[in-house]
Amino acid sequence: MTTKNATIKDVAREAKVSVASVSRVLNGTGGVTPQTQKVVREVAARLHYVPDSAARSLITGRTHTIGAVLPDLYGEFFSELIRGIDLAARARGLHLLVSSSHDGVDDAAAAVRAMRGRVDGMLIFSEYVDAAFLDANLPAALPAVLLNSAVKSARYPVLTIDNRGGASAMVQHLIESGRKRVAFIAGSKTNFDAQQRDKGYRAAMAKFAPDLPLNIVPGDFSEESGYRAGVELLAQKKRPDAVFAANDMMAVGCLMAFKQAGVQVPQEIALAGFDDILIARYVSPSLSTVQVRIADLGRAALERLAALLDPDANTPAPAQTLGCDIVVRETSGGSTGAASTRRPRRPPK
Amino acid sequence: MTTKNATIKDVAREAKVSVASVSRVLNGTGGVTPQTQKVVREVAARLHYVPDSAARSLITGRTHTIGAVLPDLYGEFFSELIRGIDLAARARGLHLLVSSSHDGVDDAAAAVRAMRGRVDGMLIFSEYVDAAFLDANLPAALPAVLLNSAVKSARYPVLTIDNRGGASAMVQHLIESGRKRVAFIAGSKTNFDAQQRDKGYRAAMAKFAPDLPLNIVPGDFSEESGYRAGVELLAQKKRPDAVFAANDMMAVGCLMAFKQAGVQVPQEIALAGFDDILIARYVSPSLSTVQVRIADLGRAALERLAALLDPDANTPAPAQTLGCDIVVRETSGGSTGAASTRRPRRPPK
DNA sequence: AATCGCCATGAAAACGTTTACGTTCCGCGC
DNA sequence: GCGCGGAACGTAAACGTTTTCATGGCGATT
Repeated sequence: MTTKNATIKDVAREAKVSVASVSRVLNGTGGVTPQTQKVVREVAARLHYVPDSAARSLITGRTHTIGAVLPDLYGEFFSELIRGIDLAARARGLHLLVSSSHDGVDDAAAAVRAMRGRVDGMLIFSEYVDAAFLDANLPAALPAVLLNSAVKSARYPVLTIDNRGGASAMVQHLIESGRKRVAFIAGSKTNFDAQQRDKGYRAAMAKFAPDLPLNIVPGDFSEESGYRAGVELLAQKKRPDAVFAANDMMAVGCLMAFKQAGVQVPQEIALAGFDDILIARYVSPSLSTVQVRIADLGRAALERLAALLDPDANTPAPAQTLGCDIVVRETSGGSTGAASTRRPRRPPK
Repeated sequence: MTTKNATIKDVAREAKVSVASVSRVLNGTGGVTPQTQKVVREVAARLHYVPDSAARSLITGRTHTIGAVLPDLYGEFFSELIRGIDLAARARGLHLLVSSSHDGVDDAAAAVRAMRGRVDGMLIFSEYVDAAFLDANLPAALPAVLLNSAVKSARYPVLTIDNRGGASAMVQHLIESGRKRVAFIAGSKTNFDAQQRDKGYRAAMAKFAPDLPLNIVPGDFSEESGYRAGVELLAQKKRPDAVFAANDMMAVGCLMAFKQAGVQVPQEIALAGFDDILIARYVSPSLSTVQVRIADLGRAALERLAALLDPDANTPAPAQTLGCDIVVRETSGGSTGAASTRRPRRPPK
């Protein structure tokens, strides 16, 4: 074994054929005698020949790599998302170039631009993207799929979680289990998910409890903001008998506030969150929540992109909106200690 | 804007210079008149010229990309690790090609081989790697850094968490706070971290409680195995007054067993885990544990690799072993409800 | 028996860079 | 006034593939 890697020429020389034949054999393009194929394969294996991907990319214009631009996501979400993407990518023989943790438009723009020419397509998950951003930073010809974005673009497919339906279903569940005064702890104003969940709450209230007033207190997805919201809710003249937080961390914070005030959950006030993070199962009482299958979102996004990459392959385009499941645990359950129930929901349309 | 991307030739033509000059200007190699530079830069900007990375890689032999091969890691760990790596990589202008979620030697081998030629160096985190694996799958010339591996290799640097020291310090803490009979719930036999934590337990017991017997029950890092271990420990004739689990999930499972049996924590039995996962803070009583700074591990690994990549740059090689901190919470604390205390520890050597 | 056409194969161009080497030009020292 | 050196710049080779096109051989059809 020398220090230099074997090239296609070395293989051709050893196998006493031309480089063209070697290329044909290794790529499965037809037109080569079985016995020639055999010889070439043997020599290639003997020399540990691996095609140089740079040279190949140079001429084919394809990198077999897709880029994922992600924000500095919350841990569990992030890892599940990458996991789903990676799994689907590997199944298709695609490589995954990631760039995570940016806050700020410029940061995100730099990340997108840096991937130019290195990837065949992109998965973009960022609250900073809009139509202008994409026009400015994406090469016109580069396929891309947007995740959880408010952008409505004809050029780029957008995949979202059914935040609205999930939130709506949770409110419905709370009302149907006898709660009347359902309050909502909102998430960050600028966050797309937060906005959708807010809409879901409003829609469900309008539909299932049209004569009851809305009760929305602000939050920012942090545990602290949930705690503050809990305190605020307890101070209200007519306390709610159910609280729905726009994410689990706020629900946990709210729960702490209730515990500290000696308020019984779920006897006096029911509580529910959104995301089904791992903690939800372990706080006591355990937290009812809306489960989002994040890995599925990643997988679906990659498959959508793959469909864009080669339109020939009749890859069916997966659904644009991913459903959420309601997970009923102790904080909204009838009987404490009951096993959690999951209620599958299908996305609309 | 045409459909085709501008090449260096286009820039050269427009700027009325040769491609060589364009290359020189854009790469900062000297030998070009300031005014020529100005013209070239202007034209390049106007045409939105971006050098083709494939062509560049082909001739320079460098990709400015590093590959990370990771196992199907536990969520929080995984995301923190990638985050650390990504941050450090971006600071150095390196791209990050990830391949996660594999179980099995063949799977890992395929992942490593698939990156051949696409990366300048590799970060490998897999319990399947050993010297033979590396010889078989890694090109001889490719720099690589191993994470949390038992491999002792002269060719590849290995970075580890100070599992042993962390475990030892936790046992010391338990003993110093008055516990006598400290039991240990072990992790998977084949796992490197588990082995090291086991050694730490034994070492600390030998040092701080030499006349007390060891008490080790098996586990496999899962919550269920922690629960079973808890039940087993309660059934012992002489119950331990402290239990140290090799990771947090098992500690949580054990805590559930204790709660269910009506055993008071920490009054009757103290409890501690390892990892400081998010849940540790939220179970009640909150869990004392050993915190590992995973993002730092990722960062250090990348910096080590970067140092290998260009030995000229006097990048100081970071420490081989990353320290852990002891986090004292309620399950091992004196007073319930006290704020958590963190005790920084420096790694040995 | 001659021609046609197909099939396996080879030669060479092309992809977009970097870089070694040549060339030109200018200023300076003799 | 001549040569010399160095700076600025251009030419062309090289990187390792894929792919188009040409070529030769051979069997089948007339």
